[in-house]
Amino acid sequence: MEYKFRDIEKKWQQWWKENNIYKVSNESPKPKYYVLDMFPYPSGAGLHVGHPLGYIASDIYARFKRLKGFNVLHPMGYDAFGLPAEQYAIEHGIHPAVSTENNINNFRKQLDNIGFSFDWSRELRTSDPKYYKWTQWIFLQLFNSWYNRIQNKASRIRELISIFENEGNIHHPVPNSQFQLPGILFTTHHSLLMFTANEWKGFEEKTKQDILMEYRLAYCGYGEVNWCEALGTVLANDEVVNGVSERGGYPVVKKKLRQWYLRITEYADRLLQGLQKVDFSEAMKEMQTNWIGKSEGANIEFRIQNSESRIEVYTTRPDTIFGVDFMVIAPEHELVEQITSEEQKKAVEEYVGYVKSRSERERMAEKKISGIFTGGYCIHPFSGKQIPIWISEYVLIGYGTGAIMAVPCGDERDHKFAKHFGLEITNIIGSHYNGEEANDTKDAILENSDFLNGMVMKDAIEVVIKKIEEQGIGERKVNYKMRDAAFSRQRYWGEPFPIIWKNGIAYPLDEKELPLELPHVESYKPGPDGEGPLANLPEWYLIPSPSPLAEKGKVGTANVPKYSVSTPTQYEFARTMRKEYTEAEKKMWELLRNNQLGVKFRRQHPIESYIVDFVALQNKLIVEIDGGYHETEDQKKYDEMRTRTLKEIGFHVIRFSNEEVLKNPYHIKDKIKLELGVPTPSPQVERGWGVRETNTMPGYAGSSWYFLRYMDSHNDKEFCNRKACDYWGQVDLYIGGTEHAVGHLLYSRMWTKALYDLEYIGHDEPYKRLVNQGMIQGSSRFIYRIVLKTKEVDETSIISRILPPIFVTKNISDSVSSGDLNAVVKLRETILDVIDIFDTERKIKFDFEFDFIRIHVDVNIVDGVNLDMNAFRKWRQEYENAIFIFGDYKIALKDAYQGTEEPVCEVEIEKMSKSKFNTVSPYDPPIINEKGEIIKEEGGLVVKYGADTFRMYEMFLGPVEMSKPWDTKGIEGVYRFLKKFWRLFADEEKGLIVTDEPANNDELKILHKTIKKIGEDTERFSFNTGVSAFMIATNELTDLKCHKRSILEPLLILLAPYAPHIAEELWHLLGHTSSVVDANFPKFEEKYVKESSKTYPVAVNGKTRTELTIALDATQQQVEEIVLANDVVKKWMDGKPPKKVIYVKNKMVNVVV
RNA sequence: GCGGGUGUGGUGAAAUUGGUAGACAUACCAGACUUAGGAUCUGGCGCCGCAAGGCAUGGGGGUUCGAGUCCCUCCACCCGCACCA
Repeated sequence: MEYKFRDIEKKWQQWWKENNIYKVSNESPKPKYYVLDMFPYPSGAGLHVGHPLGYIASDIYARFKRLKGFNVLHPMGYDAFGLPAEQYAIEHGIHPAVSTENNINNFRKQLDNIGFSFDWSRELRTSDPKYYKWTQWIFLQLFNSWYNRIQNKASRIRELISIFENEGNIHHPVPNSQFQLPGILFTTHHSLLMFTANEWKGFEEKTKQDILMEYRLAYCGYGEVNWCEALGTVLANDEVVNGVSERGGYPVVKKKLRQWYLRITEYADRLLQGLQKVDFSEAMKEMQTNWIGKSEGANIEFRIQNSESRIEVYTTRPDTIFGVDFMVIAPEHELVEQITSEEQKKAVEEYVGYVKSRSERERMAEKKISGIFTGGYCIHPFSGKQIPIWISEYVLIGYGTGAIMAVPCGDERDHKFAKHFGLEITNIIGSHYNGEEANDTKDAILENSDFLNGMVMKDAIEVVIKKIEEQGIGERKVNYKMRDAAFSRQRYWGEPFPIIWKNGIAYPLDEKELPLELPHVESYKPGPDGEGPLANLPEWYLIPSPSPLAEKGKVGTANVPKYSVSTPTQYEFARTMRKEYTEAEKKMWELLRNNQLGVKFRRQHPIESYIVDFVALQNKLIVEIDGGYHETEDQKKYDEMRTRTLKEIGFHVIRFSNEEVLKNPYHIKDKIKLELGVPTPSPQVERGWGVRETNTMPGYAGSSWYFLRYMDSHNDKEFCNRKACDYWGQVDLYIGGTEHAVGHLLYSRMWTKALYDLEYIGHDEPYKRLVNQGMIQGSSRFIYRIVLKTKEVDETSIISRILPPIFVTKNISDSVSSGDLNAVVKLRETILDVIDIFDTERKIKFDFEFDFIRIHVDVNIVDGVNLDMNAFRKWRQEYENAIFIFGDYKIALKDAYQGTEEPVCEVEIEKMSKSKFNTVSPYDPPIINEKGEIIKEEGGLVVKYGADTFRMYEMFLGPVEMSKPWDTKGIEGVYRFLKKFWRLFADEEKGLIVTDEPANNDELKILHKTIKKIGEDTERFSFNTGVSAFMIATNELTDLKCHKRSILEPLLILLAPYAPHIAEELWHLLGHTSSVVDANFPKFEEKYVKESSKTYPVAVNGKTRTELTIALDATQQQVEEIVLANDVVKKWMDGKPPKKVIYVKNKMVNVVV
């Protein structure tokens, strides 16, 4: 009876499936245990050996827990929305839904062959409308919620409205103004809007909604993105290199776009506190803590000289207030323009332009100090000193207030800045500052600090904060480095937002209208002005009005109202008017022409009986400039009438005065943008109809709550039934890569807390224990191709026609490239030999030069470092007749090489990726054509060695948490082990050889030692040492020729989580009829492993010199006697008396002389 | 620049609490059984040395009877990033 792994594995995989062995019920008397893997993005490249690492670990653990008597939930699904599918669609025209489906099917086939215990009946896909219905639903819950800072939890927005109606916002000020919607309410960056109950009641609906938006947990605001005009898309930071796009090298600029955000900052403190009650690695907790970046300090206002404006800075060190030598504000700071003096204007503008062209990544990595003086000054609040104001890219607009007070003696960056620009450095810390580098101590006694002189810095912090609060020039402030999470993407393949815009107000869809399905598109090209592809679908995003259905979000056919056409005379008149410009009109036209706002404007255009100044016909927006004469009563009346008429035919009119346009054209532009709803090129605002949000949600939307859906994945009434959720509760064990340390893990923790606050679930931390698996890197192989060149172009082409491709090994290429003359001559001669073979007609009769190209060789046709030449020739058509020159300039021709030596490939560790040909696949499904014929046999490690060997080898490779390069070599060892294990049970000739003889002490000792070891190692995720323990036990039992059931059966159960197929087979051979996963984990009994003595290492002066076996219950005195009497010990003591004998029971003995 | 991680034989690694460094494998070497070996089994295998012994856990320093493990410092590599005041 042989170990036929392939038959065994297929048989039991089938049996498990047919008997629903891994189906889990939501009701059980057993304690629950929830084991979760970070679900995969189903990429087109399929599964490589890196993917299953975490899944195998979690599968072993899940099976282990099941054996230990738990009801184990171990589900799997797909994170199926994402950019690659969309990119693929753009390139190949295949709908993301189709390619995603294909990829999922492929993944599933690959996963199934590894023998996981997933409960596939609970499978989910984030791109499935049945799933994202609830993603949208949760979004709406967040949209309809705000964070009550007094109760420290989220609550419903309707509560907030009633609070406003009763008391205004006196107790609940606007939470943060970082991403406010531009508008009249917020005139300066940090001013807080306060209103009374009566004022609230008097606000227009739009104003009310704008205010509520400032509170919602999911809200709309404006944020900067990397905008690439040429590609028409938004780029991620790492797609921008040196200010240009990585693809194509087009210029990239910062651009403000309307974006959705999640107000995760409101949860900063709870996300921090929550870390104390979860079992994450310290490194992980530290990363999250640093990301949240809580700091305590103060906001302080500095008055600008000759102005009413103030600059507000945030500092963690208010105690250094008298060390302020200059101010630095972010280049994007709104006061830049105002502060800048006439002389500095040009330089400042240049610098701001330079910063705008730089990605955040570059600004971050920049070591060079840069900045520019604005020419403006502010006044020190205590000393009255004049402080120069600079701008520099090292100050970020998004953190704190976007401005800092620079204290060069105490802050390294400020110090470098001051040195670089030759600025004054005031020393307030005496000898703690050496003039060379800043010192950020808090222990110095303050000098040059007025009322703080003589005080220790730590203590001065409080004193200063009190003082600034008394004087009303600042306040204590807790700050977080974490910012609100951008929650919209200008893409197609994601969840649509269940939002309809109307009059600039975001209206949520009704729950009953979910899911709002992603419409089919023909083109995946970006929409106008940085919008996603959905903005190309007016029939989808336009919702006709005044149908009451509009607000409820029912989609209708686009029904664009026509306006009446003007007469030819009016066109003629308009044409003449176009020739004349006022200053203001000229300025405005500069702003609007050439689609600058993503919208085509016309100037002096006839509409009905009027000629309007500027109009965007598509968007039905009219912009008018009013000259001085508009002040008269008659004119005003006329203007009103005109506006009313235009409105009646569906146009929206905004008016600006001449002065407004001339004074602040950019402000005007923003206003127009707002009306246009930029980036939505929405024909929306104030036009009486609604428009759908055309952004989609980001990749992390679906993954922020999927762990809840698994508990009740087919529920179409609720996102998750409360009872199911209360039963399963937290994920007990979560496994995945560190790359999600601060993204996914923080977002999903926030969603969980929000759902908890809103009382949908009963726990507020999603994961109890987190284990991070390391990355498996690829080991790439290279060979060098020779490129022969001649001076005559057509002769070069003869070479390529006559000669097959020639390859050499790295050592040859290296010695030739390094100019080793001998090698050059050798290679030349060898090539001439080759030419002689193929060029019998002597067509090539000239001198040639050669070059080398390094190419990746598929690792799967390389044995270790030795290239399989025949496999290589089959690998690619063009290499069919490839020639190799290697070793001592041996030539290997196709079918003619007799030697045993093989070419040696170069090795390099790289990221595992298809394009580097260094991927190793666990299982490649067979390729079958339409007729059902197999074109290519199934392949991969599972086919070659079996799933059990593969699983155990992945675990044996090293600690799960550690990154390591993949190397298939060692897999033989694990395969040998399994065969050896099999031979304990069965013999090739005799079949099953298990006996019912009673076990002896030696055998019982081996068994129980192993039970203990496997139990402990599995529990602490040390699977590599676990596998080693199995090997040791198997080796020892083989040596003892033990084939006893009482030993082997428990051992088999121990092995079942690691190698489920072989365990199931042997389990059934032993006569069982139910699955081995339902067996009980064997009980460890101390008595079988108890020892009465131990062999101690005995050291003299810390150096081990001998070993002595001493009874475990020996006293210190007995030990000393035995040890000191030993000859070896005596020898090393060299006749000196012992100073001390250190005896640690069960460890060692050390004699000190 | 900031944050996190890693560094031990030819290779993957082990050493769980400061207590025999290198378990278990792999590669390699020698051998057995074989028509054969990609089967199986036995022995060897950190480095230097004939040996006695010495040296060894990225480098240097420290604490300790004793350090891969703790502390300081430097170096190299990998991962992440939003220059975090």
